[in-house]
Amino acid sequence: MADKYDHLSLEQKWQQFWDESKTFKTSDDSDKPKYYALDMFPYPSGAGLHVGHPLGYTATDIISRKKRHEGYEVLHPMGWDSFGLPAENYAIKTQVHPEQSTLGNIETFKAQIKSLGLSYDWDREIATCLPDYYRWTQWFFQFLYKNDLAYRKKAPVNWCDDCNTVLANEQVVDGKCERCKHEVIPKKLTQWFFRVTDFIEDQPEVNGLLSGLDTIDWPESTKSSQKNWIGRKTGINIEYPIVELEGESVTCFTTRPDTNFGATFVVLGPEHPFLNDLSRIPNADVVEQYVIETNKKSEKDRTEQGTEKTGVFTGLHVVNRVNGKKLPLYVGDFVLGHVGTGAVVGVPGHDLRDFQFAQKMGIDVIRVVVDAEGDDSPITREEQVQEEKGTMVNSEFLDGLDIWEAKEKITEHYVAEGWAEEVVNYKLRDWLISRQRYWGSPIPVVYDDEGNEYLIPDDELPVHLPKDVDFNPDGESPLVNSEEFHSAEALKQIEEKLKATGELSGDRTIVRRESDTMDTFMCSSWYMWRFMDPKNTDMFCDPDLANHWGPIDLYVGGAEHTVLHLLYARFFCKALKKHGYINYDEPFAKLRHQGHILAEDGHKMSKSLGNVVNPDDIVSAFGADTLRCFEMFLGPFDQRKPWSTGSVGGIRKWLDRVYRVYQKPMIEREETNKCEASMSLVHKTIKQVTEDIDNFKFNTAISTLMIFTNELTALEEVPREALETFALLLSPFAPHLAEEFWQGVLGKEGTVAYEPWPTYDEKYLVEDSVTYAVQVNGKVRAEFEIAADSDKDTVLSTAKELEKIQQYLSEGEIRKEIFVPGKIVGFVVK
RNA sequence: GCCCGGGUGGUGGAACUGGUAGACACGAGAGACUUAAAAUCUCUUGUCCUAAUACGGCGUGCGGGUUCGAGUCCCGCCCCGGGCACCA
Repeated sequence: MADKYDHLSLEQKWQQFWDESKTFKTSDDSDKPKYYALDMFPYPSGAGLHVGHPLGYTATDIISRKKRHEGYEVLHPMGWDSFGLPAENYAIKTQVHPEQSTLGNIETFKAQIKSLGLSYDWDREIATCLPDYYRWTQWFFQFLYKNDLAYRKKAPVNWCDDCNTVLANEQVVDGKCERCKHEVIPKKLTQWFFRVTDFIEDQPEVNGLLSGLDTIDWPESTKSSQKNWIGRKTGINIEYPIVELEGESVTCFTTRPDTNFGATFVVLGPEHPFLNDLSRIPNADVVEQYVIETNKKSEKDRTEQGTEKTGVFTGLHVVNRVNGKKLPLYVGDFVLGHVGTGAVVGVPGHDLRDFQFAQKMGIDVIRVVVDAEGDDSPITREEQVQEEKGTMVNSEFLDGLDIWEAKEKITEHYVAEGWAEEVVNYKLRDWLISRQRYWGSPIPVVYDDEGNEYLIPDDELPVHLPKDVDFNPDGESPLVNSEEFHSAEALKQIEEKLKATGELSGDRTIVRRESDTMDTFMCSSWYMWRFMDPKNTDMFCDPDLANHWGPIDLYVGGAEHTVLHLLYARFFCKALKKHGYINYDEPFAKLRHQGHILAEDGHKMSKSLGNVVNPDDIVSAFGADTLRCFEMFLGPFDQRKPWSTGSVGGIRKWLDRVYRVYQKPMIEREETNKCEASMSLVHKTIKQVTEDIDNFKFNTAISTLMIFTNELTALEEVPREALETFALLLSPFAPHLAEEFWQGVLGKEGTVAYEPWPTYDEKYLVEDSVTYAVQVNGKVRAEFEIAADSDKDTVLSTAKELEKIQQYLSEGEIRKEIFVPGKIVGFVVK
């Protein structure tokens, strides 16, 4: 080993060694138990790696390396989520083809990631923008289509005028495009959807998206976000017959039927199907005008809290069957077409929105609930609108009941009379996957002269993304104008094949391809299976391998994917399970998120603030081992924490001290009886570090290693056993140094990566003597040391004899004695 | 408003199922080595009182409570981060 710790040459040497000897190549048919540790694969942006990436990657690397030491066959791959808008936007700006910039970015990312000494099996590298990958993305589309989980529908969708594409609901944040922050506008378009909603509830053999959450080890916050997003609500659909129109009715969803005696109006959302035929509506003119006005508004404009209620009277009435009361029927844009039934029963006394609407329209307000404070006066102010608790009044057979009892009773009544049915509603809607953009996988579908859709035959896949396109967006997919893409020859060939199989009847012709591309979240919904079998040319992944490696034992990535990627990937997994491809219905058994690393000033790192730290600079100045340890030592893994360049130096100083420990004279094994005392420390360290890694407490694992280092630094000569153990414990955190010590100092051959993880022996953990704290009336007044095996009586009497304790005891009488073995002796004196 | 997290020295953070709060670092201060600096090593470092590193008091967002004993448990608040939200 060199005299000086030169991280540059040392790390380069070992990275080359790992590469050349394929140290981390994973075998599919090993006898060892399997462990699959996966990072959320990065989007290779032009900006390169930032310090947030190594945080997650180091954590999975530490776990992977420890699992190898523990005898597991570890699958630990890396790849590139390389389709997506930024490359395309870059192309629009610079006219550099997305393929060129993306492949270049991948090279940069790969070199940066490799410099961190992460133990990936690079033979399994994948990139979603390459045809041998997206061929299977297209297969998944067809798989879902064949199983009625993909469909085409004309529907109001979210359109971003800046990105020139539709967006999934999940990509709309506060009514704005998640990416460019432009306001999203509604557009009615025919688009492709996946039936994510099919899997909300359990199916035979497949746990639903809701109950499945109870079977996996995920952060509570993430589970709760998914539950919120799915938004399951139970309530009833009440039918209100229309007085003026025989046989017609309006159905309203409500979670609060208990207040129904207080209903004074009903409101239809402007998109309600009843409004399609205006001829039946007395006030058709105003209604039509109102609907037209509404269509000009974005959903954000309509739904922003505090927006003044608007609406128009239809001239019709409905009847509330519990009391025979006639209720006026309105149209109002605070009622949304896609929520519940798109129609709402108005109970202004006990719903704030309904109250505001009633005030505006001059509709009666009836009190049907009195809360604990007993205010039973007429409701005239917003503060009086009691929504949450109370006792029923003015409600006939419900009077006197608590609202929860009333809810139950009236539901039974409604259902028994056949006026309503109990229903479950969800916020989650099907996933819109069409995108009018270029840099994504084409949708493998063609259309005939009548507009009917056909899957492209298997042997025609992949549908290659054409190169001859104009990226400049004009509202249609750039693929529309590609000659290469729409070659008549290719379409003819597909037509013949479809006719041969009988799918296409003889008198039809295939006239065009689907020219939208798929949402890039499609690519990342199944990549974890491709890593299990990356070179397979017959299938997306061999089912035996999918069952061997899956589910993923550990998945690590940012918390920003709580609803998008993580929900879609679960949907794919459930579809595969249902249709017999795999034998598990949750893809990620254990999930952890890394906390955001903020800039030193506590702000977000951003180019505009000029506070971005580039990991490359840290690697070249201090070394990858230092960066790895530093990021792990910063604080709890999942918490946000600020960067601190000063502390990076502190970590490097620690590793320098470690290096010096390995330069001290070594006591060989046969002499180790000389150092029995240090064995206790060795074994305590093993226990602590092992448990801390398992619990994702990397910061305390490192402080334990620091304590160990401090102890060894104090020794003149260091026992070989301590150095061997330390090298192993260090290897997940600082693998380059560990390899160097293993060969260069300890004289071993080959890599340390597969050496057995050290185990601790309980007998060394037992101390000969322990320190007791003595409390009098709960306050610590003294401490003393005593043999660890002393019994309770001995410890108590020793404590009582302490001079300081005698003082306190003499102040009164001992009422109680407390004894916590090995820790505390307490006296209660009065 | 509802649902999840979180709040501990100058700073990042430790603290097992209620048992000596502040581990381990950073920063700061003092000293050793050195012609000097860097590097390294040693010591000090929650706060108040104090000559004292004596005896004490106070201290884990705030206010109560349970307990011999509370950062940890219970009740009521405040603040920060994230998710959902005119959701019927």
